[in-house]
Amino acid sequence: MIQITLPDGSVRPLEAGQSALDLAKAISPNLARATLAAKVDGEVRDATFPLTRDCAVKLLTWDDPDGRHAFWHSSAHLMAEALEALYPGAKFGVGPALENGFYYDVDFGGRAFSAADFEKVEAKMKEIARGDHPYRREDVSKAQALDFFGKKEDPYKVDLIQGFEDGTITFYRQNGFTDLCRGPHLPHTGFIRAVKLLSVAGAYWKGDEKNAQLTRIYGITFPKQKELDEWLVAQEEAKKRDHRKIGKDLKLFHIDDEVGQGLVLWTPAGSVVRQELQTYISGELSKQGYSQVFTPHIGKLSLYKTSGHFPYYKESQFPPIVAPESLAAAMGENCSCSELIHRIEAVSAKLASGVNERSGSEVIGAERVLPDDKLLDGFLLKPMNCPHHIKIFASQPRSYRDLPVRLAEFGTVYRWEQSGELTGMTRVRGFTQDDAHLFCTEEQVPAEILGCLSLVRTVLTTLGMSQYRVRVGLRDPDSAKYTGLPENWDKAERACRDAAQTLGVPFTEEPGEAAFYGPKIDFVVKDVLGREWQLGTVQVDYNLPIRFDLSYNGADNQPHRPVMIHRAPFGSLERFCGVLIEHFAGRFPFWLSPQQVRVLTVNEAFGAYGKALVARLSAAGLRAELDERGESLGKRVRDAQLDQVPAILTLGKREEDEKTVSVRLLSGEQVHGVPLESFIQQCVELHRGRALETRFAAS
RNA sequence: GCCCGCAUAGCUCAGGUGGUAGAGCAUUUCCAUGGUAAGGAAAGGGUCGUCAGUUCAAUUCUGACUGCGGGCUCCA
Repeated sequence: MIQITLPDGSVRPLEAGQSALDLAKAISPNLARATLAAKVDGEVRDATFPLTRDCAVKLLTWDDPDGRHAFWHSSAHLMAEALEALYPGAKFGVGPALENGFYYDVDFGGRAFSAADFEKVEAKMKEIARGDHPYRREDVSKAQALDFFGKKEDPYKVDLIQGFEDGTITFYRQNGFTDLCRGPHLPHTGFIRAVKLLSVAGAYWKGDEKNAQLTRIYGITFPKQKELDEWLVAQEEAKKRDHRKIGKDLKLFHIDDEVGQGLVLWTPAGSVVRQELQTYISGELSKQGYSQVFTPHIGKLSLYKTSGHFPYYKESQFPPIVAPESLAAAMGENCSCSELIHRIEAVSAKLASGVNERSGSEVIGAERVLPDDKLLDGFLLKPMNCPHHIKIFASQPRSYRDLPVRLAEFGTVYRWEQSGELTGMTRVRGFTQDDAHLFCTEEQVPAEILGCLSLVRTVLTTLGMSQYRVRVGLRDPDSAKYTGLPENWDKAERACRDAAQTLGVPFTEEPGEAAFYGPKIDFVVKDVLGREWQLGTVQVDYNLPIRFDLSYNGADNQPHRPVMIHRAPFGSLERFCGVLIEHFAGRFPFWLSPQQVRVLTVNEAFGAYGKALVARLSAAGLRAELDERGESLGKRVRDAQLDQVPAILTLGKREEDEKTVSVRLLSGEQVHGVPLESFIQQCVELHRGRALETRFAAS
């Protein structure tokens, strides 16, 4: 007998060789039916894994993320079996479990697979699942594994196995399907009752664009149909919070094809939100000793060659802007402006008739136009603000006494994102960063990073955004894309790690997530669909000061190299507002609301008083409007609610006689008889205090 | 850029085996003068994303393009 320690500390005896599932059966049949997998001494295993010595066991059910993980991983295998049965000759890539569901990458050999095929696959999966086929683990050698998948002609599996070290490889078999897999898996397929395939997408083998593109099929499964139905309803609910939908409903922003993809037009209502945020952050910057600056939207190509952006990130920039004379010179002698346009059009037409032409960058890209690009220095729409800020720093001699120099700007930058990547406000081609660059001594770096981090935290706390994670992005030791000296990288990475620790927030370190010039600390949040977006970022940079040969005069009267810190607590105002819209589901706190107060008269007799009231509110700096449309009061209340106006005032005889207001909140709650002066004061206080909750006291 | 899907009025959506289209909301006007989530009526509004092809005829079928959505890749 062996002794099994359960999570509550109790110990149960078990015959050696029996499994966690046997243990569950011994405790209760219901528990056994709910046991999906088990954690043995901290490691997730099959529930059927034989236990041979004393250990701690936690039975994993649907309520446990690891239990669901095993469930969905097994579901991926089940889907693969169904696909193999329905589409003989399909080749399989990888099929992992996700946070919500699973996917499998499949090569259908050129056959198109679309959502129209889902139903058939779902039916087949359920049919197989009903057979209660056990998932059997099997140890094989590398040679056996290669032999098996070689004979099966599954090139992707063979590719995977070839990448493995020699040693034991595990297979899992259920029914007639065998997969290369580490596990763990469910005891049998019968656990999977509700099945829903969600989407198909292309995915490159091993995530490399140069490799074959496989068909990735996403799905989700549940132990009960009811749970699937509830999940689908919850998904629909989440979509109602989508910033693209709310942005349209509340007229916060507009993106117009004719202006260009990924270029956000801020409408009046959205502009209010943005302006309030900018005012708020500007105030915080002043408190922290920042100086605000303004710089133009373009800079010379040579500037970005110095900074390194142009050569390294040419692909992600808009094509250079080149002076018409230079272009003309480039394109031939005696080339008039109209002739030049004709030529550009002719080249564009030629490109358009070919495949994969992109943006005309081939046409006016400086290096293509002239063999010697010295003759032609175009301008670039700025992809980053740092070179401009660096030039401000370098515009005068700096003493160590001046440091740190903190230059801040709401700087708009432009990046040529791939068309397939653009998404509402969260991924765009032109956006405004709440950017700043700090120039400091090496000794000042830790304190400055900490200052940046606490600023980010202050901002997120004010907005009630507690659901974020912190990621320390380090360099990938195997990649050559980074510039700068390894010892500086080490110092910078240490500074970032220390700062994150000092701040006392949980964080993860992720190699390969650093910027090309230095490590960074990112604040990452999820949108309604569960996608992660990077918002605030703090980056340490030893590289650009070298490239621009920056220096300050030290106490020793010698030139010293400053260190730069790039930071943007919101990231970009576009992305941040997009996330914010979803965070509040369009119901902004009072200070951010595009319209704060709406006045509804009970009937037209109170129109004049209503106008006077709105004038008073406006004079107090509040955003108030009168709804005097000839609609019923009920209708106007409804519209005000749908417009998410936080304070809805109803005005009738009683209010005019008593000089009070009757407030309706978005919750539907009513506060009657608030003296007018008190109401205005409370509004001003809500606004100034940037309160998250809107409440009014009757006196 | 790549894979799959989608595109009908300002918005949400119906419709049609090919014969140029409907609803609700919104807008405008009129009536109703309303006490907290839709009072009533009328009117205006569409080259059915764009361009080709097939056809006597295309919004409907084919193709390309553009845009959007979900992924992939990328993301300073």
